Amino acid sequence: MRHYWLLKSEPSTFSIGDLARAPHKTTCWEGVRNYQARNFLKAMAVGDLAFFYHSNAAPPVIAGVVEVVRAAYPDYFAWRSRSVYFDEHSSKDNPRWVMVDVCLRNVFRRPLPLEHLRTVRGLEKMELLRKGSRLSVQPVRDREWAVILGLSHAAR
DNA sequence: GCCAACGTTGGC
DNA sequence: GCCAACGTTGGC
Repeated sequence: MRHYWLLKSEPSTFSIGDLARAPHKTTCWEGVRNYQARNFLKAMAVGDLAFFYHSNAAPPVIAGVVEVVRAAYPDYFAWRSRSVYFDEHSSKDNPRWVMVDVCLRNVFRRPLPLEHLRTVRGLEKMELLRKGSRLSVQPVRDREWAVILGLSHAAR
């Protein structure tokens, strides 16, 4: 049973274009420092798919689709004292944070703006659209996934 | 740049 | 365990 997710990234930090240029179009998804988001990372399985969302962008959009190619493992950036993701409370014996690896599957020719998604029937309960939602890793319901993929095809 | 929403910290 | 203060996220 495949599960669906949504991953947020600020394009000024790491965009879907950056992923397209990465070796093997694959990257580790480091830097998640929120427990709820971390627990969703832990729940991911190889083969799961996720939307790549550009947050803090103008406009914010769903930009494409990635596939989980490696399940959760320790986020070693937490151990690097000079990393912005350093966390003194995470040790190699007892890692606090995890990351997964994702591979680019699809870049939407027309990214789907948040503003548009808010008007789409079937997405009313989507976590991304909840007022005040800040979760950077979140589950997407099967139905929501299908609706959004349909939009991306219709936009071709 | 503003600010609402939310998570974390730390005094008590 | 409560909760005020503070820091961060992220849309607008």
